[in-house]
Amino acid sequence: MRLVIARCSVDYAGRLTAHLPEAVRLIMVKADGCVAIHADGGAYKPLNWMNAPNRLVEGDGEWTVVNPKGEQLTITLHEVLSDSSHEMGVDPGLSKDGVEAHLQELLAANTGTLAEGLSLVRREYPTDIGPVDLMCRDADGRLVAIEVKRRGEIDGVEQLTRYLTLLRSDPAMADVQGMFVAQVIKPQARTLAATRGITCVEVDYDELRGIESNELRLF
Amino acid sequence: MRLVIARCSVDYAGRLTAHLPEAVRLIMVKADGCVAIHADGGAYKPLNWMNAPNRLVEGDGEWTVVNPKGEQLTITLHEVLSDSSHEMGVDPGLSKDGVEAHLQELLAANTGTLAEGLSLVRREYPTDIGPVDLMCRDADGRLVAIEVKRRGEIDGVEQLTRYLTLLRSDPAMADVQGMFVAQVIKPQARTLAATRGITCVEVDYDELRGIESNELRLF
DNA sequence: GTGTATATCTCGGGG
DNA sequence: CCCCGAGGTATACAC
Repeated sequence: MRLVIARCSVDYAGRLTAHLPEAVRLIMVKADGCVAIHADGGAYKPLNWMNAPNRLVEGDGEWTVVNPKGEQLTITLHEVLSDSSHEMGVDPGLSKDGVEAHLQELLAANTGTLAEGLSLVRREYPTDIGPVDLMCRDADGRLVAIEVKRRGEIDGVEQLTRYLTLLRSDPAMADVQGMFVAQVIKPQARTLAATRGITCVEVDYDELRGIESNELRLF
Repeated sequence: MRLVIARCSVDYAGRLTAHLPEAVRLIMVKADGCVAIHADGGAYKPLNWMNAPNRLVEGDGEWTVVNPKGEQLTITLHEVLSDSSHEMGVDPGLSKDGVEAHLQELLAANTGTLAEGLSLVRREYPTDIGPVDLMCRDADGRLVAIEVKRRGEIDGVEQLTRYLTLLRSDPAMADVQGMFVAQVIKPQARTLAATRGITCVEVDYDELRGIESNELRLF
């Protein structure tokens, strides 16, 4: 990784055009070629950047970075205050726990917590417009399409509605029901779901994990 | 801005939990206190981070960053290879051109390019569920609600549909039409729009800018 | 502060 | 390659 501290101005022309007036900033060039220009504040997002793959040309006081799509980043260096490189090697990568996929796994294994007698048909049930998180059958044998979110907002209800509309266009699934599951469901999402006949269920991630580990302990 | 190159491992506990095994990485601490941990690859997003406001405590070989929400980042330093600080001052900031707001402005001033005889009623027409980008009246005097996007995808059609449903619930607006405008409209969005009786129009940003500057030159 | 929409979103997975 | 969905999304803006 190369780190350059420089008084510079920057222009980007691509999906939009953007300009940065002259100031001291950090220019970060990573091993994969991606370039990011950071100010000394403002969260983790750089002011300007160019992702890999790209081509970096170091000219006389001016760097030009172009990518295959024709987007271009021009860095004009007025004064270089520091320029250093560091070997880092390949990063072993980040492991995460607690994202939607885990919630979905836990629910798939514990459909009974969502409704009495609910049983799993399959996870990631495929449709032409994307996968339904969980396809289940209720105690009466009716299909239930379930959308799982960490946070239940309007977008999720829209998504489930699209699936339901598509599924119901198949006569064999004309009576498929909808269920919206999240750790917290916002009132607006709940209201929209209600107008569309979609059942809302809030679940507790830690509680589910508890059930899971209890079962593991028993068997 | 402080830049530390160190062999470190990192743990985050907050909205999820995440762990980074030991490796050499860049730790960036900005003047506003935000912390970001970068690997030598993978675009501009850091592996882990903690936005301002937060509290950074440098212990013995271990940094702890906590924010008011109780999220916590723990950086264990196994070996510090470099540690430098740089004065940068306040950044003058980025100016952008070509985002949705500009497209909306241009269209508001040139509604005639969308349809013959179309005239603007108002921009950002307010509703209970958010603002309609452009409210217009067509040559026959009927209201037309217009959603403007840089790229026309399904989400935008859904958004416009929500507005139309709400607006039409008011008897005075029962016949409001829908129009979806973007520089490029994807086939899926176009199909969905068609099933909902929404007109799709693709516009050319550069051409609109040309019209605008021509008009400025004439007057 | 909540709600809504935007973003050069980024990033990953599947066809 | 595109499409689709998730994100510790972040960020701005209006009510």
